[in-house]
This record gives sequence, C-alpha cells and structure tokens, in this order.
Amino acid sequence: MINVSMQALKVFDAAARHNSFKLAADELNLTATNVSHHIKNLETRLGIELFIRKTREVTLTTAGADLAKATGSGFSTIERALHQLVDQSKCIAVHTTSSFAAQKLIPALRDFAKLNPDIDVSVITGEHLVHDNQAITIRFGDISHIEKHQILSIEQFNLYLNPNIGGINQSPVFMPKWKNSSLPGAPWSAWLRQNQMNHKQFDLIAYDQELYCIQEAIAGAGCVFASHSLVSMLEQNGVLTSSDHQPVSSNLGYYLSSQEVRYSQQQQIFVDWLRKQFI
Amino acid sequence: MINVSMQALKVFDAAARHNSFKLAADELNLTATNVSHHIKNLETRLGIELFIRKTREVTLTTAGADLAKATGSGFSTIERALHQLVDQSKCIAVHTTSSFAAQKLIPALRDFAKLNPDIDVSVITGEHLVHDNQAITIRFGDISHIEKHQILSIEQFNLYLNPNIGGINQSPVFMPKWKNSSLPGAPWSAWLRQNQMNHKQFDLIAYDQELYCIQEAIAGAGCVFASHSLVSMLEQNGVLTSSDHQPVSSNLGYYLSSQEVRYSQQQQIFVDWLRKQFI
DNA sequence: AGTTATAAATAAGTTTTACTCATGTATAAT
DNA sequence: ATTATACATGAGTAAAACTTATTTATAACT
Repeated sequence: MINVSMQALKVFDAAARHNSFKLAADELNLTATNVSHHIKNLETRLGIELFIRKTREVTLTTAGADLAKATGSGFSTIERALHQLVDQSKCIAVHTTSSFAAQKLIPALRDFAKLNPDIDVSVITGEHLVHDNQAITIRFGDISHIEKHQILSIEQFNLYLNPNIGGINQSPVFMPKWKNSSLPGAPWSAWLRQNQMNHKQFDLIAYDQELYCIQEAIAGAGCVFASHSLVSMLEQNGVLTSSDHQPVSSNLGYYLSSQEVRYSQQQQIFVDWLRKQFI
Repeated sequence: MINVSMQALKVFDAAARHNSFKLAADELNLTATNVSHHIKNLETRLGIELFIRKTREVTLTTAGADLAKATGSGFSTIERALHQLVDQSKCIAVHTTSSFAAQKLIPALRDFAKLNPDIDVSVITGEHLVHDNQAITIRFGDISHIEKHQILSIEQFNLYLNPNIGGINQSPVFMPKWKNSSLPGAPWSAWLRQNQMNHKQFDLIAYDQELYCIQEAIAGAGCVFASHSLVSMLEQNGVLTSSDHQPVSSNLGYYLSSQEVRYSQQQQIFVDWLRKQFI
C-alpha cells in the first residue's frame, strides 16, 4: 500500500489546478509554506517529482499531470456526492393524500417553516407515489393493525355545516367514500345511532375525496360527514360547526407508513412536529 | 465548503465496503475505536446519519450508500493513478538505434541492473519511435550543434578486423552509410589521409546499420570502418583489433535528445550511469 | 438460564500530523 | 539598485488522529 496522506493529495490537487502553491494555499485557507511541505512530503514518499520549480512559478511534471488528472476527477466525484447529500438532507419529501395535504398539512407548514427555517418540506400528493425511499409517507386508513408508534391519529367523525350561510340546511350530506374499497367506510350508521337520528332524514352524496365534501359544506351546499382532523381548523375559525351533534369514533386514522431505513435528523424533527399537530 | 477530513472519508469508505467498523480498522491498521470516532465525526459534521447501528452489525443508510458509491469510485480512481505512477517510475524506457542497443547498451545493462536492481530498463529500437515523452532518447548524429550537456560521446573511427580468423584480409571494408542523408558520412577520406593510405587499396561495401558491418568483420568477411564506442567492448575481448592504424576523429557522436520535462529520479540515475559508460 | 464472546461506544489520554512563524533564496518587475 | 513575489527551510505550536481502558448490548454458546 502506498502510504500518502489524503490531506497531502487534496493539497496537491489544488496546487495542480492553480499551477501555484500560493493560490492553492488561498483556496484551502492554508499558508504557502504548508502547501510546499505537503507536496515535498508527497514527492518524497512517492519518490517521484510532481512539480518543476522555477522562480515564482511551478509546473507539473508529466507524472504530476497524470496524478492531477486522477485527483481532480476523484475528489470532485466525492465532493459532488457530499454536496448533494447535504443539500437533499435539508429538504424532506412528504407523501400524503390531497385532502390531508390541503386541509391540514400545508396550512400547518407555515408554523413548521417558522420553527425550522433551514428545512424545506415538499408535499407530494397523488395516486402513484414517486418511488423515493427517503420520503415520509402519511397514510389514511384502518389503524387497527398498525404499530402504535406509527399512528398519528384515530379519527372521530361528526356532521359539520357552515353556520354563516343562511338557511341552515342539513341536506344533503356530503360523505367521503374512499377509493380504496378495502377500507371501512365512514361510520355514518354509528353516528346516526349515537345521535338518535334516522337515515331517512338525509340525502347522501358521496365524493371520493373528503376534501371535496368539506368544500361543499363550506360553500353552504349542505353539510359534511367528516373526520375531526380535517375540519378542526375550520371549526376553530368558525367556518364549520358541528352544532350540538356528538362525534363518533372509528378505526380510521392517519399513520406513518413504516420504512426499513431510520429517519434522518431532519425527518425526525418533522415527524416530532407532525405528532404535535394531532394533540 | 463542507468541512470534512479526507481521512474520515477514507475510513468511511472502508467501513462501507466491509459493512463493519472492525474489518475497516483491520484493513487500515487502525483500532475499531478510531473508525467509530471518524464516522461519528463525519456524521456530526454532515448532520446526516450514515450508518444504522445494530448490535455487532452496522448497515449503511440510504444517504450512506449514496456517499459510499462516490467515495468508492473517487478513491479508487486516485489510488489506481498512484499505483500506476509508482509502478512506471520503477521502469524507464530508452529509445536508441539498434546498433547502439546491441553493441553497447544491452550488454552494459547487466551492470546497471546489478547496481540498480529496483529499476527496470526497457530498450526500444526502430525507426518510428513510439511517442512517449517520458522516455530517454539516445541519438547518433552530428553533435556540432548539440548542447554540451546532452552529448554522451564524440566518436573516433578506425578500421577494425578479426585477428583470430586466418588470412587477415583487409578487403573488403564494410562501411556504415546512415539512412539519414543529412548526416555527415563516416570520416573515411580523413582516415585514409591520416594513415597514408589510398582509397584504391580497398573495396567498400556499405550497410545502413553499423551493426551489420561489425558483424561481417567479426565473421572474418573483411574489416569494418566503425566508431569507437560500438567496437570498444569487442576490442577489449580481442574479437576485433585496429592493428596499428590510427583512429580519426569526427563530428559524429551519441547524445541525449533534449526534452522539455526534467528527468525523473530513476531516469537521472540511468543518465548518470550512461555517461560513465563513455569515459 | 447463565456465561462467554464480539462489535461497537465512550472517556481520557498519547502520538502523530498538519500547520504556522520567522527567515532565507532566487528572480521578475520597478 | 530596490522592491516585491513565489517558494524553500527549520523549528516550534496547534490540532488532528489514534490508542488504551472501560462500558454496553446482544448473539452464541454452554
């Protein structure tokens, strides 16, 4: 094994690029003396002269030029990777449903950005997730068989309507009907039972996005049977109200899809923050 | 600029390749503790976890795997270049004429190899030189306008014959006639004048290689008008003799073709040795 | 179940290297 | 001739790199 220090090679690389020990020193925040020492050391260990010294000028020997070609390519490969790594570590990707993104995540991200100005969050919604095993995925579904530490919320459902729009008309009821047929539906019957209501009192309209149902209710087109998480902010703002209906619990909830790799530091910060949004 | 030490990256690279701090330590002749320190240091500086630690086992994170790919390729590029450099620095190439190679250089190389067993010399002869600016080139020609420090010898010419073969027949005379027409010919007329001889006394046969002329004389087919350097060894061994003829001087000689790059240490050793062969 | 063995982590040292300062040299620019 | 610049050299300092001793966790054994 050739016993030369990586530091010396790094210095050599800079000197070779600049054809100057002084400029190399400036680039690396070193003294020219130190550069001179490093290169002399390298030459001695290799038993090969790398630079031809003229007064106030150094030139690579052919051997030096060969080595410089390799160090230039080698170090830049490594440094490019380092930069990419650091850059993408500042930026985390979150996959989730469009309803959750629009009603909960994206509005809340303003606070996250304030708390963590150096972390960029990009939210990705849509059916076919981009394959990115670095991403955090927030799913909505049956949480009965999900590991406890992955669960973000267990949703309660209730009937909400916009109290500000005249003619408080409970009908029709906009109701989410998840695309994924293996999911249990919204607990509408349980809710009716709990509030001593009869299904005959309501016309039902189903959309495959909970978000659309909520938007109809906001517009005053009727009321919405929605999960608590998605309407909590609207309720706080007085845009929607549950009147005096009682919420009903469910097996549905938001959870983090497990991944084989551990979260990065930035991801962990996001996940910790995310949990707080459900308390 | 990302401030991570190359040493730490080197250690990371080994650890990544082995998926083990201990094996990395073994490879680099370090302690596992030191490897652990280096990688922890790297992770802290980058703010990115590179390995997932389980008991008695470490695995790369996706970030770690990305970096490992770059370090693997980068360091191997550099190390390959270093090895090639060191290998080829042990081996020097010498271009010269076939006559000089056969009669002088190759026989003498035995001594050189004894003095410098770690330097491999390869001799290249032939018309079209391989383009290799690392090589040493020994030329034969008019030395009148060659820099003094490049000159190896100024040749004297004389008539030689094999005294051991009966019927010492001076005729014919084998005479080199250089392919390169711009070269002054062998100083035959000057020699005749100096030895008070007449050109009518000799039948001349010209070959474009001095070597072939010498071989004819060794075989007893006649005598040869040759340069001192090429026959000196044969004269010492008694294979050829100049009888009592007087040598004549010339402007022809051996010289090192100048090069823009300085000689490497090994090349300098060879050149120093080469000069001694002409004293 | 308890013991041993192994890989890594941690803390506190030691050694090595990387680096700087002061000084000197050669030479191009003034 | 004088100044300024780029590099070399030697000696000393600061900062890594590295080690030893010890601890932790757990896989692999009795």
